[in-house]
Amino acid sequence: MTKKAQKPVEAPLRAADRIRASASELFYREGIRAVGVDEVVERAGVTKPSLYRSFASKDDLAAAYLRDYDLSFWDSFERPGGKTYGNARDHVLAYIGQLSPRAVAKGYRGCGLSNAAVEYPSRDNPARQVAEAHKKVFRKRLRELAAGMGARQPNVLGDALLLLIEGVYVTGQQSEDGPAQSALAAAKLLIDASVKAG
Amino acid sequence: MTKKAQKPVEAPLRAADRIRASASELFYREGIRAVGVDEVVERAGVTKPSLYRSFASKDDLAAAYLRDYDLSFWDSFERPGGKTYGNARDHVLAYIGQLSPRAVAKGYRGCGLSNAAVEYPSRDNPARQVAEAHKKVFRKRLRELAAGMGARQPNVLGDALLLLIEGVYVTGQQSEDGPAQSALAAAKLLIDASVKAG
DNA sequence: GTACTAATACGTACCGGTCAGTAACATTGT
DNA sequence: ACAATGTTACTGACCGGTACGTATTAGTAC
Repeated sequence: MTKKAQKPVEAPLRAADRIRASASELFYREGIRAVGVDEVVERAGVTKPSLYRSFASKDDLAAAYLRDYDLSFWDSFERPGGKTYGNARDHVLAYIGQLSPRAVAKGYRGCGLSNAAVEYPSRDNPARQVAEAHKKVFRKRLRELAAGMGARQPNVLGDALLLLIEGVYVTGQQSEDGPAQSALAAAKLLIDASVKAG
Repeated sequence: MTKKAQKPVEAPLRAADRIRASASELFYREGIRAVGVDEVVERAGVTKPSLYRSFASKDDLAAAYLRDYDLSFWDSFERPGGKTYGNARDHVLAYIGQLSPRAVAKGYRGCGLSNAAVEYPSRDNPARQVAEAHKKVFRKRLRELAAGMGARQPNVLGDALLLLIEGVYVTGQQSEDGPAQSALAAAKLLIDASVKAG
């Protein structure tokens, strides 16, 4: 038994990774501006110089957090509930179907990317740039799925679904039992009205 | 001509009012956390002690800003484009119709109340409390209007419209020419699908 | 009107704390 | 040895908030 074989089993967990994990949790739950770098490193069990060896600045760390968020978002969006969907309508409805109950639950904090864009209105902020890029791709993907549903105006349906989903993100963190509970019904209404012959 | 007659004509503009105006502009444009009290008083042309004579804390000032915002919101929501509407469908569509082009324009910053709820996730924050209370009333109002349209499920339609509108607020500040441009078409689709006999 | 008083409205200067970020050096494991 | 991390201590800027002095004004007595 060599040592090398054990390495992937017991992760050494580098400081940079611990910081990423700590930052992700804190930035998401409390917001980026609300969390200081001291809090991040304390929770990560590392020290501040370690942070600045891996990240140029807090803004840079925030951007890294959002890039991680983007990755895990696409995981959950493309395989909602762990399943894959060939049918575009089923796919979108499955995503909204698993999102909606989470959004009306207690500690829900919405979309980290949308939240970051609210926190940083200035276009040249690195974190915001990640958020903007993500949202552009998300919009494109939803329009694509809308086309796959056979919508008469796929761009309108795609945008409508995006507005609905963003509405779920933001209202979900405003109150429990909020309007997000109607998101699935609203999406069905929207899709069926867009696909039907008119 | 007595002095008393001139007083209401030429407003002296008290420090507290100048601070409210300054805070409203800065908090809305840049976010509450991003703006320091020094910046608020500097722009107001007053000094810091004047702020703390009228407001107990920055949080208190932020809450006052949101109360002002709430008031002007209802002005614009109940009389979209300066007109009053007897018909609920026309009313809601008129609001979205004037909101949508603003939301796809350059410096749009969404809803100050929703933004504040994103900035302050903690429930006991005074600013967030104003935002939460507002959103509760807004939801109720939209459900009421949905009922006025004769929707089969007025609560679902009201919630759906709220999700749509909140989606406009948040995506409008993520990019120009974003999905908010499809909001009016989406709302019509939603309303018609909800009202039709099924 | 004038003179004194009292309250109101405001400014100057400062406080302690926290923020992001860094320099210099010690320690560890491979 | 060397690469990654910890330790300690520090910086300068900025944060929200305040103690205290000063000007302006209103009211009142004469």
